[in-house]
Amino acid sequence: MNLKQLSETLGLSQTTVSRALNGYPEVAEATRLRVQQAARRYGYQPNIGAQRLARGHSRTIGHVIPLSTQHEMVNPVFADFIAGAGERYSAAGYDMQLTIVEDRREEEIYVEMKSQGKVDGVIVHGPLMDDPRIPFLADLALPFVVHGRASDCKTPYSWVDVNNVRAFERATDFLISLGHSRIGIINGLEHMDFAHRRLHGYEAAMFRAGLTSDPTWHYAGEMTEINGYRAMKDILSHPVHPTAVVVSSYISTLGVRRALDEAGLKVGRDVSVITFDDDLSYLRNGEDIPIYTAIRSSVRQAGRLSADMLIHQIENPGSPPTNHLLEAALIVGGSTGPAPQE
Amino acid sequence: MNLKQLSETLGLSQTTVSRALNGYPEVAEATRLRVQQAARRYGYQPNIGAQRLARGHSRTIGHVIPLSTQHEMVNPVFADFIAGAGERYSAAGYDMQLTIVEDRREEEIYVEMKSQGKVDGVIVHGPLMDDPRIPFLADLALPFVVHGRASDCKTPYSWVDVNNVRAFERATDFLISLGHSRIGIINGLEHMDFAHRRLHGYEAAMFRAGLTSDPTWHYAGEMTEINGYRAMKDILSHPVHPTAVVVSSYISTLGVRRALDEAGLKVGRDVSVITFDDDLSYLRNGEDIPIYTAIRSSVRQAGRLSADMLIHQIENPGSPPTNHLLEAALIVGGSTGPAPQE
DNA sequence: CCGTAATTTCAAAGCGCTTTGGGTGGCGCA
DNA sequence: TGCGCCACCCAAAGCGCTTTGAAATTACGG
Repeated sequence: MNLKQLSETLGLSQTTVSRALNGYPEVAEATRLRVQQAARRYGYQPNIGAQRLARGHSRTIGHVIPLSTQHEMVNPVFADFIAGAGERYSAAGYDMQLTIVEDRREEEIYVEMKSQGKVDGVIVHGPLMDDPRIPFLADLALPFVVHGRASDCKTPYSWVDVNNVRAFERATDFLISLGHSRIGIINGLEHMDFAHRRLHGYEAAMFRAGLTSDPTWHYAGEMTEINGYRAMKDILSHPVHPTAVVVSSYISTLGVRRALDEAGLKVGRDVSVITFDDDLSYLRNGEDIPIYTAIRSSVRQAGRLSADMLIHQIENPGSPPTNHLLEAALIVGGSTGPAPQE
Repeated sequence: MNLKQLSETLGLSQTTVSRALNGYPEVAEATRLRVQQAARRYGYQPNIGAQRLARGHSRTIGHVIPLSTQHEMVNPVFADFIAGAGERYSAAGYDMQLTIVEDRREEEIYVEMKSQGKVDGVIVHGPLMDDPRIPFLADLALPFVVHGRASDCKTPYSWVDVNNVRAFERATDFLISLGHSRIGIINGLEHMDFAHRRLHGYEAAMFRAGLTSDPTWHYAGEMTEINGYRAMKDILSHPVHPTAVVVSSYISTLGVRRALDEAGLKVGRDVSVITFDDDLSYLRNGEDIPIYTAIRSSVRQAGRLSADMLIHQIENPGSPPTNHLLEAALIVGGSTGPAPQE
C-alpha cells in the first residue's frame, strides 16, 4: 500500500494524507484521525527511499569502524557503545548504519557518505592524538561527534569523553596512599588519545608524590588478554618490580591476573591492581562487591550521550559544538591492599 | 554535482551518463571513459535515496539485535561477527544497518523494514530452540539467514552454524580419553538453540562411555565472566566434584579460572578445562601455543559466510535456502591433563 | 447579504535517479 | 541508389514521497 492508493481509498489527495500523517496543522483533526486509522488498518508505511529523496535527508547515522590491517581487531567496548547509541536512535526515529573499513580508506568513505546523502551525521570512534579525521569532517560539513578527544586538534568539535587524566591520577594517588611507591602502568597504544591522557595522569600523580617511574614498568599495546598477560610477566621479570599496577582495560586485567597467578603472587596482597572498567555487560566487575578496585565509567552511557548530542546537532544545524566530560568513579574492590613490607 | 549537471557539462543525456556509469553495453567505450573521467573529476556520487527509489531496492542489509529487557546484555561475539559480515558487505556494495530493539518488539521491526523497503534482507542472531522469528520472516518473504539454527523449526531456511553437538561430543570424548569420569558442563541459557545442542553432545559422549552425569555438575546461564566464576565455585562446593569441565564460552572460562585459582586448584592438573573458543580478536586463546584446550570456530568467519549467503539469496530471488555447517577444531592447549589419581 | 479572513483541501511540481521505447546516423549489401 | 541493421544516444515516464501555490469552503463581522 502506498500513499497514492491510501489517498484514493480515502477519497483525499496525497497532500492531505501526507500532511495528516506528518502532523501538519493545516488539516482538520477529524480528517487526521480518519487518515491515521486507515493507515493503521491497511498497514501503510511510507517508502523510506522516497521519503529521503523528497526530504533531502536520510535520518540515518553512520558509525565507521576502522579495521587496521595489521591488528584486525574490533574494539570490544564497541558493542556496548553501539547498544547505548542504538537505544537513542530508535527512540528518535533514526537508523544506524555501520561501515567496517580498512583504516586507510576511512576518509573516502566519509566523502561518499556525504555526497551520496547516505547519512545525516557520523560518530567517530577511537580518536588518535592528532586525528586527521576531525579536521577532515569539519571541512566536509558533515555533523559528527567524537567518542574521545584528539589532544592536538585546534578546531572545535563535539565530543564525549571520560576524564582519563583525572581517573588515572586518582587511581595512582590511591595506590600511593596505600603505601605503594613502585607502580606500573599497562596501557593502550600510545598514539591513541585516551592512552596518552591516562599515562599523563599516572605520571602527574607519581611526580607530585616525588616518585620516579621506571620505564620497565610501563607497557603500551593493544588491550587484549594476551597483552595484559605478557606485559605483567615482563614487568615481573625485572629484579625490582612494582608492587602495584594500573591497567587500562578490564580485558587486559584478566591477563594480568593470569600472569600473577602463574607467578604465585596474590592479587591485592602481593601486587595491587586497579583496572579501568568500561562497565561492559558481559564483563561486569562483580556485582555487589567489586572484584577489582576500578575506575569505572560506562561506555554504554557514553554511547547514549554521543547519540543525543549528534541528533541535536543534526536537528539544529549551525549550533555550536558541545562537549561532555564524564568523570570516572573510583570503586574499591578486592584487588588492592597496603604495599607489602620488604 | 548531480546526474543532470554532470550530463549537461558533458553534453550528453542523463540516460547515457547513467548507463555509462552503470556498465550497460549500449554505450560506446570512448563515451564511457569520458563519462567516468568526468564523474571522477567532479566527484559525482549518485544520490542513494534516488537510486533506491528508482531501483526499488535498498542494497542494505539489516541486523537486528534484540536486547532482552532483563539481561540488557550485548553478546560479545557480536562485534566479531559484524566485522566479518561487514567486510563482505563492503566488497559487494551493500550497506549494513543495525537496529537495537527490545526483544518483544522485534517482529514489528521486521514488518517495518519490509514494508518501508529499508533493507533487502536480514541476519537473525541468537536463535532459540523454537524461534518464532523464523516462520515469521519466511512468511514476510523478506530474505534472511540465521546465525545458528532453531531445532524445532520445520520450514526450511538458510543458516550458518557450528556443529555444536559434535564439538561438545569431541571435547567430552577427549576428556574421557584422558581418564576423567566426572565431567561438568558450564553452558549458555538452555532455551538458546546452541546451548541445547552442546548439552546434547556432552550427554551423548557421557552416555556412550557409560558415565553418569550428576545434575550438580551442570550450569546453564548467561555466558559472562561472573557466571563462569559462580558456576565453577558452585560446582566445587559439592563434596564429590568433577575433575574436568567443558565451558561454552571463553569469557565464562576466565571466570572459571578465577574460581579455580581462588580454590587453590591448578588448571590442567587438578581440574581440566575445555572451552569453546569463538576466536575473538581481543580474546585470542594464546598465539602459537594455546592457553586452553579448546573447540574453536571463528565467529568472524561465520559472519563472512552468512553475509555471502544472504547476498546470494537477495540477488537470486527464488533460490532455495542453503546451509553451512562449520566443524569446530579441537585444539590441545595447557588446560587439560590426565585425571588426577584419587 | 456581501466582503474578507481563516480553514481545509487539492493539483502539480519537484527530489535525482533508472529504464522504456524510440530516434538518429553510418555502414554493408543487393 | 535504396534498404535494413547496428551502434549509439535521447526524451520522457516513472519510482513514492513532500511541498508550494492556489482554489474551494466555511466563518464572521458589518
